[in-house]
Amino acid sequence: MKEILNIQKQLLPDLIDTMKKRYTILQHIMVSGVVGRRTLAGSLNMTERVLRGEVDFLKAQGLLEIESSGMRISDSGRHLLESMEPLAKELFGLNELEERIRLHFGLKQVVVVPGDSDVSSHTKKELGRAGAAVLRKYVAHNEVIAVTGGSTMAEVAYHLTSSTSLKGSWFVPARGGLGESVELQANTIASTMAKKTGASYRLLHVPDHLGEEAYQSLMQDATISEIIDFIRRARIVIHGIGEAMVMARRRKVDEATTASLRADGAYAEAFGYYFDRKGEILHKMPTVGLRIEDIQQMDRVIGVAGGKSKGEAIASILQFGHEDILVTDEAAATEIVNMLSS
Amino acid sequence: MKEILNIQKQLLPDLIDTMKKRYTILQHIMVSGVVGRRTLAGSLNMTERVLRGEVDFLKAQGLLEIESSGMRISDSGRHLLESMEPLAKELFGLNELEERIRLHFGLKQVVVVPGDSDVSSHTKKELGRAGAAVLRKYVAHNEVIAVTGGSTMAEVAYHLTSSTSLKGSWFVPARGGLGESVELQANTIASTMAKKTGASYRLLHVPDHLGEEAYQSLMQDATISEIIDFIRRARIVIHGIGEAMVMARRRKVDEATTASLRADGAYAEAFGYYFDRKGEILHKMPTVGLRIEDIQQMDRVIGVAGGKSKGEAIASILQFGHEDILVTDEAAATEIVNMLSS
DNA sequence: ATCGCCGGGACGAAAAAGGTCCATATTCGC
DNA sequence: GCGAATATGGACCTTTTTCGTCCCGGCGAT
Repeated sequence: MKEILNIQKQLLPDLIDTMKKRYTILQHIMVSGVVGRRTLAGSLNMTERVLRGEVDFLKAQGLLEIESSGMRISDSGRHLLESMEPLAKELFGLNELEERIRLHFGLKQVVVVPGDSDVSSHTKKELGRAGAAVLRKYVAHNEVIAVTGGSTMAEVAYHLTSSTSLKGSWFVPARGGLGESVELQANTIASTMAKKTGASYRLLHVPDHLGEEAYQSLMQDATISEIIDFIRRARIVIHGIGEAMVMARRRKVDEATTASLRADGAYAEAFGYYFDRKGEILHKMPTVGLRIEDIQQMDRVIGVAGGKSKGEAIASILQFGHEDILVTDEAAATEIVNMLSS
Repeated sequence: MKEILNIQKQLLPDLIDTMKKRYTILQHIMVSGVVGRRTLAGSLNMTERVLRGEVDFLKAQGLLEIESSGMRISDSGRHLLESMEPLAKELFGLNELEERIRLHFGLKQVVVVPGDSDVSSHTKKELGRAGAAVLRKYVAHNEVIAVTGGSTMAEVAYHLTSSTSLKGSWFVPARGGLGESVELQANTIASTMAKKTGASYRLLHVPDHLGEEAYQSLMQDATISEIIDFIRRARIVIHGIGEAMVMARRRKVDEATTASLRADGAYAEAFGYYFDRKGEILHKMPTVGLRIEDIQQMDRVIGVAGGKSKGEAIASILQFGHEDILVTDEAAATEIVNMLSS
């Protein structure tokens, strides 16, 4: 069954939505007994008109009966609801995950794709696709879009396609070099995204492993500070989320810092900051670009990450409290929800 | 799987169509390798614009890739097609039945609902619903609609609903009393249909079991002949189909006639006429109303019947050659198709 | 008798879908 | 190397559908 649903979700995503909508309506009518159009519209958060359309349809299908006193479910309708129960559970499963996470952390939107990115590369691709779709949805015209590095963001970049809504945009790295390998660096991702969408990009070339004073002088440089100002004009950022220790290792963070991170209980990493399980910042990578206060003042912070192993890290970033949209997968979402209830 | 599809069909009837359409497109692209929009539109019998909409959608879903040299299926697309194979078989099964019957008998439309009316009352209801939908589709405004009796037609009547397209219509019995029980008589059905839809009706009260001369004098009667003229104004008729012997028994046809019917190899009955397997008329019930030449000149003759046992009877009526639309069920359709190939 | 809620009709605004044509890029055959 | 053929993507207009909004008459409870 899940199989069929996944197929259909790919082949007709919006029909699944209307299926859910109609199921919800029918169920509401069943539990309400006899109910009027306006009342029902109110309790379902729909306008009267669209509900009316749906009701007309359900009536034509013989799933409900309409009398002058209101509408009532028919026998076929009741029968349909019964036989649909397992299907509905499946249908709303992910939705429920999304809603629980969204409400708990007060997010604008949560998108959960089925599967586990740790296990299946297909899920990771799905995650990228969903991330790309979300970005396309929330971006305004001719905006500056800050992006971070990482394999997930690379996947997002891969799934972006040329579209008018992104044509005039500027992709920029959220922060400078963070010790990633070239193909996963924010610079690379930003330029890939720009090329994929037909947008423009500007890069921030900051060498890794510089001393403190070298950084200070870099910051003084006119072209560097100009691009940093440009980056800070971004009102939207899309970023990956990593497990703190994994990231520290991958980025070859020095022994002492790694030990301190471990001691302090670092859970997560995002845009070069390390967070503990409560979402408090423990450490900041030595580079330039968006500061934490810039992130906090963003309109739309989009986090994209999945895989069961990243569940805790994602939860930690959500605790930080400045995310607006989360794109994740079923495994991570389940993990997060489990943490909430325990 | 079939279960799920049937559920979904109730909640979104065009889901199947859309799914089939997109599947077909994707499959065509796969077998074509790289193909252009116009070429594809041609071979799929779609307008370019509609195909373009679908292709844009499939691209957004990441199921195909578009290059300036044409479109090609993506890995996800290929994977989707593979995993859809059993589903597609299911999807197109009924359609194939419909098409084969439609083409063989040169009909306007064939509708096959899943199941077997002999076995499942739910299928019979489905048949009624489908019949009602077909009637609503083909009826013009303010028309005279001739109907026959029978349990299937009763089911159709039950599933008709009030709709503007039927408001001004007149329902009339195709022929007078045919010896059915009251609730299955054409008169009853016609009035039920009218009441259900908010249309009008006129009835033809002809007593059963009258002698020949009594009929002749009835025909002379002004009110009777007036209503018969009214009935003959019908350009659309919807009727059931019965097995000859079953109908003869139910209508208590006299011994001699029954024997003669059996001797002549009567297979089917419809609107009071009995047909042999080649669709030749063997016998005519003694009543008034539509004559066979009226039927032959109809614009839209809609036959509704299902159940494995009726397969042969339906085929016989189709041989008669004056049906335009057939509504049946899977069991009967399979039976008919088997007869064709043997 | 009145009030509140019911379904349903009507109508215009807005959005989506569809038909048609054209500009530009790429490929293939010569 | 070059032109013909075919590709996509953009643009524009018409048609159709959807949606918001308001109103009417009916019915039942108060």
